[in-house]
Formats: sequence, structure tokens, C-alpha cells
Amino acid sequence: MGRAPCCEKVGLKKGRWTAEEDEKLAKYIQANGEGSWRSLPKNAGLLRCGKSCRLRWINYLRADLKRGNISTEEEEIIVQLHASLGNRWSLIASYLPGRTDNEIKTYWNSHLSRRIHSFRRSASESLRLITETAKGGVLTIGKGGRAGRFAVKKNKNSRTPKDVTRAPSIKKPLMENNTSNCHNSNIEVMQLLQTPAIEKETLSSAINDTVIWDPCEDDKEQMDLVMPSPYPETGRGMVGSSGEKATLVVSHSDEITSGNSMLCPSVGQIDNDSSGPFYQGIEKTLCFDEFTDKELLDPNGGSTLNEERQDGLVVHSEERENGVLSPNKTVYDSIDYLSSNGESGEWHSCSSISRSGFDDWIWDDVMGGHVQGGGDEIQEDNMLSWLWESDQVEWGGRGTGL
DNA sequence: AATAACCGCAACCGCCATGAA
DNA sequence: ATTCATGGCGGTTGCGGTTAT
Repeated sequence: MGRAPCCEKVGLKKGRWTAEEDEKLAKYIQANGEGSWRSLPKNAGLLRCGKSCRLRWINYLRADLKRGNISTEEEEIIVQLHASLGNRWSLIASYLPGRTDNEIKTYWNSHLSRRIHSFRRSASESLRLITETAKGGVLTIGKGGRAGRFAVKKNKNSRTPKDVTRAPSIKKPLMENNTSNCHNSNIEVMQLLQTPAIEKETLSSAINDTVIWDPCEDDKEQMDLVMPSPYPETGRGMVGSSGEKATLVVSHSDEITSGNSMLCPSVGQIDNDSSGPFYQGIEKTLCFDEFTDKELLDPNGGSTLNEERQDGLVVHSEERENGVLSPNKTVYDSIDYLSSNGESGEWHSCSSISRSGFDDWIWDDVMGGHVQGGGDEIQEDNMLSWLWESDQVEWGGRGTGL
């Protein structure tokens, strides 16, 4: 049994608002201010539910709303924030003055989600290949390419909004601190960070946001967790938050080498066992005290990367400029690790986790490292633009040498 | 030109969090 | 401590316009 309805539905008007209703509502709120939505319709002479009035005001009538199309810059912000915040539309909207959560949600559902989806599917496939390679397997490229648009013509009867619009949900962690289910011993554990904006959420939840990717299962949704977007996505937050640390553990063995105190990028060394090289982490921690909302969105944060190569492990470490830790250069940074292709001695570079932004994405690590001649073109591209154009891009056909 | 399929978006619905009583 | 009203949020629906066949 649900809650009682917010108001008596009987006799109330539904559907589109008329100009006359808008005027009544606007005048009333200008005179009396927002609030008391339950009593507002009666006082304003509207045959509407109070909730409906509130929605109408917030989403349409408010004076500070920005009209017009979402700009490219706004798009980028939405994409980036969604990657880190998930479907927290109101939170995302708070970064976009004049835009409402409903507007952003709608825009995402109708414009962006499918592009992202297309992108992710492609990336997921690439990651599967990466995984195979990392395990010392033979790299093989499966049937590639895309079959037309994502939104293939559908029977109208089967058109359910949730099919089209639902943002990818985040699967609960399979099993925290449990690796026993994966006998192929390739486990990635990512202790993902919170965003400053969602710091109010509990630390415990952040700590529990450990995502275990089990490559034993070729599960799209899990793939999404690993190679989803410009940011490592949790849907529950991930970017650094004040004083918190995150863990990224890449292990080739059954042993998870770190607890919650580790923060990517970590520094370790590569040892070898029968199944190939594996990483033994020497933990390196960074703090995100300096994080600010602005920095989260600042693509030009002032940090540079160092790379250390240790027996096949490429570790990006961070440098601060002016004492500021740039999330874009460090927080989402990847541990790129190299794996041996068995006896051939050939090394492959892979990226276990995505990078900060499309502009920063080392696509070569994701794709090109496995493919001759790959990477350069894409790396120089504006990845976001490419994403937007993904409908025209045939996966494997652009810069991958395939 | 007619129809079906698709798309975009405003609005609705139900659940949850919060604060006052 | 409990109940309840309210606001807020995210998911979903349905309509009107557009595009494709």
C-alpha cells in the first residue's frame, strides 16, 4: 500500500498546461512566493494538483530558466557528470544554471544515452579483447562493426520507453573481497571514489562501492563498469572526495593485493607466475582534499603526468601544480599494465580503467595497443565529437587498423 | 498522399527523505 | 519515538510532431 495521494485527484485537470493556467500560476507565485504547493492550486484558482503546479513552475515557468538548446559545452558537462554521478539529475542540474533536472534527464535519454550506449558496446568489446590478451591469450578480433543505428526500427507496440531511455544501471558488486568465483584469476577491483558533490553520501557507501569485475563472465553490464565512459562509472559516485582514498587494484592472481587504503595510481612491481605477470602492489596513496567542484569540471586542471615503467607496469603518477591536484590528470588516471603474450615475449599495453575525459583518453591503451597502427588518429581526435558522431563510425574501422 | 515508426518532451506517478507536530 | 504532511527526485507515460517507407 503506497502513500495517500498528494491531493484529491477528483476534478483536477491533467495534461498540458494552458497559457491561462501558466499565467495564473506565475502571478500567484510572484505575489506569494514558492512553497505550500498543496494549498497553492486552490489559492491560485487552479484545478491542478499541487505537485503538478510545482513541476510546472520549476521546469517551465521559473524566470531563471535558460531557454534554447543544450550547448555543446553543456553536453560535455552532462556527460562527464553523468559518468560520475549517475542518474542524479538534480545534482547534475545544479552544475548547469538555468537547466532543470527534468530537462537534463530528457536530454540525456533522448540524445546522449544512445550515443554513450553505442560507444560503450564498442568499448566493451574491445575490453574483452584486452582481457584475453592480458591473460596471455591470443588476441582475436571477433565479428566487428555495427549494424546500423542503435535504435533499430522497432515495432511500435514494443516501444517501451524504458528500453530506449533507461540509463544503464549499476550492478551491485558481485562479491566484495571474494575472488573465489573466478578461477581464471583475473580480477580487477576498483575502489571508486566519490565526487565532491555527493560527499554528503556516506563514506561507508563509498568504501563499499567496490566493483569487482569478473572477466569470467562476459556480461555487458559488468563491462560497462570497467570501460564505460570518460570517467570510471559507479553510478554511486567515484571521483575523489575530501580526505578519501580509493582503491584500484589490478591483480593477475587470486589475491587481491590491497585493501581500502590504496588509491590509484598505485606503484608496484610485476612478478611472474605460471599464468603470466601479475602485479604486486606497493601502495601509493593520494588524497583528494584539494578537490573542489570546480576542479571536477575543469578540463584544464594543472597537473602533469609522470609515467613509470616497471617491468611492464606503466604507472601514471601525479604532479601537482601550484599545489593543486588535478582530477583530470590524476584521479581518473589509469593503471596501464603490460602483459606478456605468452612465449612470444610480446607485450601488450592495456588500460584497466578509463581516463578522465575524452580529450585525455589514451585510446591507444584501450584499442591501439593491441592493434598495429592504432591509436594515433583517435588520440588526436576530439573524442567527444567522435562519440557524438558514433552513429557514423564503424567500430574497428577508425584508426584501429582493423 | 497515407501510414507506420520514431523522436522529443512535458507531465505524471510513486517512492523516499525530511522536518514539524 | 511516532506519525504525517510536504517537497523532492528519478522513472515512466503519453501526446504531438517529424521522418521514413
